[in-house]
This record gives sequence, C-alpha cells and structure tokens, in this order.
Amino acid sequence: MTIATLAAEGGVGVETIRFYQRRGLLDTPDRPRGAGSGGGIRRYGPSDVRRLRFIRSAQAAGFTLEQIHELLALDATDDRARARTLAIERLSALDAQIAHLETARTALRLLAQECGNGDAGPCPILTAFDGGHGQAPVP
Amino acid sequence: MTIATLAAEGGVGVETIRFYQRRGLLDTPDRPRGAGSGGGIRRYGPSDVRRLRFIRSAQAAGFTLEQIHELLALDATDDRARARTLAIERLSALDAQIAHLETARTALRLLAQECGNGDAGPCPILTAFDGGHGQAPVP
DNA sequence: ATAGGGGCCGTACCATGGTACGGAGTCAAG
DNA sequence: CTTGACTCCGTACCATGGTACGGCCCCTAT
Repeated sequence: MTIATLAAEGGVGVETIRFYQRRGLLDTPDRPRGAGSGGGIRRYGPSDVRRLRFIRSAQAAGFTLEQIHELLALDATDDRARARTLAIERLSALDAQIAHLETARTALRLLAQECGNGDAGPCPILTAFDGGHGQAPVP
Repeated sequence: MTIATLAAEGGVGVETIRFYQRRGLLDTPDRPRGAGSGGGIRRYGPSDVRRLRFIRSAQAAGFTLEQIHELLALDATDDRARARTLAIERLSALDAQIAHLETARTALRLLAQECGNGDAGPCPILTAFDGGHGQAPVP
C-alpha cells in the first residue's frame, strides 16, 4: 500500500505519517531502486498499519510520542520489566488524571446547577470552584 | 500585594500572571501616578487572587484559556443561560474524556499483566491495545 | 506522449500554554 | 544615597503534536 492508504487505515493524514517517520515511530521503507533518480514510491504493509494503530491507541492512553517510541523499541526486545514499568507508571498517572477530572466534573456540575436555579442576578461563576484551591491543571 | 505575591497565592510564576494579563484573563491595575517616569508598581488585591484561582480551577476542569476568558466575561453579566451552556458542554466533554481514559486504563492494565506473566520472549506490546482501533487521542 | 494525481522532501508554519531574557525603572533598608 | 531586590515591558523562545507548501519526480491512463 502507499502512504495515503496507510494514513487512511490509521485514520490520520499523510503528513502525520511522515511526521511519525521523522520521529522514528514508523519506519521509512526503502524506495524501490530501478527508477530514474531518487527511486520510486515507498510501499507499506500490514505491520505498518498495526504499528500505526498501536501509536494511536497508546496516544489515547496518554503516552507521549517519546514514550511510545520507547515502547516500540521495547517491542523488539524482551525487556518485559521495562515495559511493565512504563505501563504501570502511566497507569497511575491515568488514575490520578481520572480522579482529577472527576473532581472537576463535580465542581462543574455545581456551576451548572447554580446557574440553573432561578435566583436573581448573575450566577456566581467566580465562586463556583471555591472548593478547589488552585489545583494545577493536568498537563 | 505585588505581582510576586499574587503569583505565589495562585501557585504560579510571575511570568504566568503577565501572560494571563496579556490574554485578558487578569486585569492589569494602573501603575500609581507620582513616580518619576512610567509610574510605580502595580498593586493587586484579593479579587485578583480569587480570579486567578478560578482560572486555575477552570483549567483543571479542561476549559481552554479562551473559554475561561468567556466565563470571566460572563461573570459580569447575568447571561446565566450562556454560562450554563458552557458548563454543560464541558461537562459532557469531561464525561467522554473520563470514559475514554477508563478504556485506556483497561487496555494498559492488560499490557502490564501480559508483560508480567512468565511466558517466554518479549511481551506483545504491539497487540496489547488491539481492542481500540486507532481511537483518536483526547486533544 | 502527455496530463494529472500521487508521492517525496525540506522547510515553514500553526495553536496552546507557558518560560526566559535584557534593560530600564522603582523602592526600601542600611 | 547607594545597594540590591523587585517590577515593568517587549520580545524571543520552548515543547508538543501536528499541518501546510512548493518544487520536483514518478506512474498510469488516455
């Protein structure tokens, strides 16, 4: 398949594929020799699709591209311990993030509710979050 | 209080305060007239602290700075409907995001588990996420 | 054989949310 | 009345994760 097909399979744009290649997340197959200068068109296979889909999923799990790079490198080795460590680290970050968002959700429900009841004047937006004392946003 | 104190109250850096001012999220008090040229040092009060804390909380709830800008503008009006709409929109985005992260968490637990059992060879990182078909990451 | 649609490549640009820097001004304590 | 910490301001820079552009090459169908 060509790069456009690969991109479509992964639900991303062609430029994104190239971007991932530059980052070393996807490999760049050789251009078939035999064409005039520079070579022909690179071809991709099912393993590239799997890899691309993995990247998207791992991204959805909150790994950065750099971490995904490491995970992919790990896939070739049998350093299970390292892979486990990465997974567990991300898992606890994920737990924290979820807890965090749930807190935010509670505060937000309050805001929606306050603004929903029929009292006069503007709803007290500035005080809606008064429980959370400047909690840092999840980066 | 001075800008450094305000920053400390909000748990952010001085540069962040200035950045918020440029974005119109915090206002920039007048420099007291009477000093040589340009004027003296700006002073901040408790309302600035509240506002700053609100910004941080809203950010934690996933609002962008632009949306926070609108919320703050709304605080001066009595357009409760608009505030409610924003809150409810963010609420459902938040719900989706939480659900999403929970899915990721499940997949990740699987990965950690797979890599934890004693089978030979590398753990199948690439197939660990095979349930999620290239789900887009939460932006 | 020629046009058009992709592909290839380098490089530039984008949004978001800050972070840093340098020079000048201000202010309070010693 | 000087020193040193802090402020002000403009502007530049950073990381992340892309997105776009322009020029050239290749390939296939007409």
